[in-house]
Amino acid sequence: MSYRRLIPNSPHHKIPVNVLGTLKGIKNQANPSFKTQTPSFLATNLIKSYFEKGLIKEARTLFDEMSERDVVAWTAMISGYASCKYYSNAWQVFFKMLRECGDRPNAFTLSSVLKVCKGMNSVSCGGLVHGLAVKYGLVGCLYVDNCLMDMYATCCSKMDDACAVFRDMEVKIPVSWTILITGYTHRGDGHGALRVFREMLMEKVETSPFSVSIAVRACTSIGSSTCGMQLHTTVLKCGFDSNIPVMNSILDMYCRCNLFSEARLCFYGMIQRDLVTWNIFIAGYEMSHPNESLYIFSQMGLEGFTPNSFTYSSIIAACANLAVLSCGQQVHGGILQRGLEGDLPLANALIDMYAKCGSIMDSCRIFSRMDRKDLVSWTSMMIGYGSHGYGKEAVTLFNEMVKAGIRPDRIVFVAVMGACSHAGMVDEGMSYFKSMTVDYKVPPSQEVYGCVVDLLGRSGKIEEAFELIESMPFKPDESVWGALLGACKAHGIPDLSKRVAQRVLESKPNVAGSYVMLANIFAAQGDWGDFARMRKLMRGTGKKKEAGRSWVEVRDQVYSFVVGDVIGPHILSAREVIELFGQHMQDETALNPDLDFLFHDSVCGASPCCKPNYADLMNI
DNA sequence: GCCGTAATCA
Repeated sequence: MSYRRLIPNSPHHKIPVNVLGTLKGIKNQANPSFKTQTPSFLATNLIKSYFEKGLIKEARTLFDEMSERDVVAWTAMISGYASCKYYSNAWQVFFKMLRECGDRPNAFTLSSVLKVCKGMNSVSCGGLVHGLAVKYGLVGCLYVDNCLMDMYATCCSKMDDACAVFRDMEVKIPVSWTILITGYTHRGDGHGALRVFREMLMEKVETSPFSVSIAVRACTSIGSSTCGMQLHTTVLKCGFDSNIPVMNSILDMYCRCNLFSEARLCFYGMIQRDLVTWNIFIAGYEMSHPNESLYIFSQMGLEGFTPNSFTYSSIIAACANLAVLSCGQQVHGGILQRGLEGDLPLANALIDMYAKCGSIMDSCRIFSRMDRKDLVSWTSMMIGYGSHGYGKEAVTLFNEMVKAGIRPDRIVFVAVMGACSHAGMVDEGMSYFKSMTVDYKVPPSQEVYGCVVDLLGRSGKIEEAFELIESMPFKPDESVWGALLGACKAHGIPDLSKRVAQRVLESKPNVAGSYVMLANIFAAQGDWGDFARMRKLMRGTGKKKEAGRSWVEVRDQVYSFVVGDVIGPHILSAREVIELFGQHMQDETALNPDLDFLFHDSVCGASPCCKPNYADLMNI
């Protein structure tokens, strides 16, 4: 047989161990049928071994050189390709098999092919295979049914079809239930997933660490800590609390539900933790308590864990939230040291961090050195430019992005329009607003409208902004009205302010901030009666506006303060900084005071400085 | 005899 040539002469490898084992085993048992073994049997064994070792071409050559191929050989080829994610090759083989193979596909074949359909995310191919399964009487076979369910649950989330298959199954095993629960969870239907899980418990089907942790994830996705806590007790009852991934999912649930004391109990109660445990804990604190996140990061190092890209992306975000440049630079040093600078999400996080820490040139440098950029990279850079007042640069970047063949989404438009707004580039901003619906067919959201109102408002086109809001295709929310109210306040337009005020109160009567802003507008007009009315209304809601907090970083320390703070050593530092700012502002504006700065935080034309040397940081 | 299913957390 010609394919036998491959075995002794192959330059790449020896005969796979298990084939040798099989041959040896047959010889040792003095199997009388050894000499009459079909070539297909040996070749199929070898095909499987080749795929397991990633020798895809060799498997194909061997298969092509086989003079006779039975259904098992064809199936081995299909499942081999599927295991390497070569789905289109697998599908081609299946199609060829239907034409050329004398045998019918069996249950093994169809379950492999269904996995291929799932991999291709093709419900039309899957439907075809379902038809064949019916034709050949293979529906009802456990593996085929499970694969059909999985294909429907994964491809386009056809959960109804997956449920129909599940309902008709005479025998359901725990795998069948897990497939269904996973399907619901992955399409974001946590309620559906939990319904099935509950049914599974009621039917006394055996649970596994897998099914439980998926159910926990379903709770997390719908933000139900009540269900999450019930599952925590289930985990303890089943003795799954020694399983790290299960406990990680519980920890993640507590963090995402903002139950930090429970999260701490869970974390410190874990006998064993892995890198994922630490990453979940760090990411959990990143948004609401970024300083705590940095502390946990330092503890993680002390316990001998090496951070990976997940760790760094949370830590970089924490530095960005705290706007602590020196810390961010040190973390960047760690990223370079571990050779993770090529990681796309990390590079994106660094762009954002440097921009938020005031070092836009570093954002630019990272952005320009990236080999690969995604939509997030471009958006982060545009947001950075916008917040620094570089409207023209943001516009240029947007055009470059489109030229690079990247399709803008709603968030990019918010970024570029926000940049235009901050830089006072009203016409450019408005042209993007038109272009997004006309040229790019991106429907505007509340956020987009808020952005346009802000754009018009900052340039004094208050009436136009008001008309735009009135013409919105959906009910404007408080962010849109808030943008207009801010503009009214800035430009001191009493009549319109009162009209807008009414709308704000109608749309969000329970937000203390709305009353405070309105009261201030009235105060600015000397309308003390309405001022008092607003303060009284606010007291009536029983809510208080959270004080706006500012912070400065001085000599490696972050100082936080509110208006009117008088006590504490940090106030002294804050005052020093404010005096410094005052001096800078005087120097900049002494000759040409620019009153536009009241409305735009534009710094166009100023050249950004900075540039820490990362080579030095490598040695930290 | 050789071929087949789900799979948790950042």
